[in-house]
Amino acid sequence: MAYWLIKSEPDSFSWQEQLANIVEPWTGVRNHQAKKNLAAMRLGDKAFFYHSNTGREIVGIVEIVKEAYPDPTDEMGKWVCIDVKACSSLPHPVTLQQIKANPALSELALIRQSRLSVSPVSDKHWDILCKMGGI
DNA sequence: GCCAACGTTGGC
DNA sequence: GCCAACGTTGGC
Repeated sequence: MAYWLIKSEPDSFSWQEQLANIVEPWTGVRNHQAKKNLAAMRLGDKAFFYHSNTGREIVGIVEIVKEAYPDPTDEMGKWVCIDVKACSSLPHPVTLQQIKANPALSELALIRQSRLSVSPVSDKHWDILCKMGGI
């Protein structure tokens, strides 16, 4: 099983909305590297749900419940999306500040490539972040 | 509101 | 195919 991190601006789609909707299509990704990551996701993979811009913290965990399919919001049919299901909220959201302050997380794609909205997380990093989040 | 990083576009 | 101009993302 692989781990990922997906970003959303809470102003456009927040963790609270994800919790309320339970299953949500993850659409609107328009970046090739992010698309590659979406396509590599498999059923049962887990992903951190990160609030970018306002918030700047990991707030929850979702599970991939549908693998990559054509993004309905893309008229050209060029981009893909997935479906994610809310799994659990982090008892203690992990802030970007905390992540940056931890040398063990310096290789995290979120830090190295701050603009990438869908990025992989290694098993090791996943464990560290879960502990920091109180899970 | 500013700016760095980075992707995209278009002229050559 | 190169590169300058420009737009967008996201942290601060």
